[in-house]
Amino acid sequence: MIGALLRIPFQHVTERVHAALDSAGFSDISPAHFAVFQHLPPDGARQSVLAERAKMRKQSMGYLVRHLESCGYLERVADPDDKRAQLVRQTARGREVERVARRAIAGVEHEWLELLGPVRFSVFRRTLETISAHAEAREA
Amino acid sequence: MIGALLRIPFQHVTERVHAALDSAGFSDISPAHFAVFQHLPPDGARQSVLAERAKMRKQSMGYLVRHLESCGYLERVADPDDKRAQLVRQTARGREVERVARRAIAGVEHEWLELLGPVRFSVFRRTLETISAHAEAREA
DNA sequence: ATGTATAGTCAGTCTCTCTTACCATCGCCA
DNA sequence: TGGCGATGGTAAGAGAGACTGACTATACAT
Repeated sequence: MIGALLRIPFQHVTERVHAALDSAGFSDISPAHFAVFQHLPPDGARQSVLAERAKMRKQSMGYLVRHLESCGYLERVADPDDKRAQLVRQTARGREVERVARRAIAGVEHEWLELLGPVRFSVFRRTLETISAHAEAREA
Repeated sequence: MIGALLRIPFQHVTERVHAALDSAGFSDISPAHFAVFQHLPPDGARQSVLAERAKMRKQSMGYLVRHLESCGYLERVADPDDKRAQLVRQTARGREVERVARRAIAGVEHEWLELLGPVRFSVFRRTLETISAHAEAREA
């Protein structure tokens, strides 16, 4: 079953990152918040754009951003181009979160590289890119 | 980011199956219920075993099973070996759900086969199996 | 100038998972 | 064989995280 075969590694990565954040002291961040960091460019973005990229309602994204802001990971600044809008940006603490998450992901990837060997690993990664692009294109 | 690369295809499969069930008239089944069908052998299983396999509490599995039972997809029969226990089994309607789900999955797999070609597809599948096994072993 | 679209919030609901507490039964072993 | 810890399942309640609908303020096009 291809569904479970995709789910197991995905959940594994999620849990590894979550555990790494937890041991680094960022215990107020849950997997749901990954959607925010994942779609947030370094120079910030509007909440509605984040919501669209994460395929959720702006209210739901607002709920996640509000939490991360209250914990000091994000800040909202007024958008100079549009008085209705705000830009969501990482704080220094938020960038630290990203560093820890990246390190955890790199750890998993390193394990898989050892497991598969470099050729099979890079083929796997490129295949995932192909399939992801196909899946995203099909929905649009 | 390997996390998103795994998430996108996984969610795609999930949504395709969900949509297929919905158009086949099984609109009272949500992705959360997939965990039940996924771990339910043809001859049935105990709720606690299902919960363990799905990595959730027995109360949560009970919540899902109760819903599927009330919709006529599952039935509970007394376990002859243990008066505390019940066996959860599919009804005819439940087996019909499985058929529809399998067909939807086969459709996605067929698309990916066309996209990748047979060799790359089967390498991809085997790599997923390797990684899944590794991830599951690491947790245990 | 006016109407429509967009950014964001507020309030309420629903689903799904968790925890704690409990009952009934099982199986072991002193 | 009688008690006792382990196990199968339920009950009740809490909380996270998603949704919808209604609202305000601003932007933009006609």
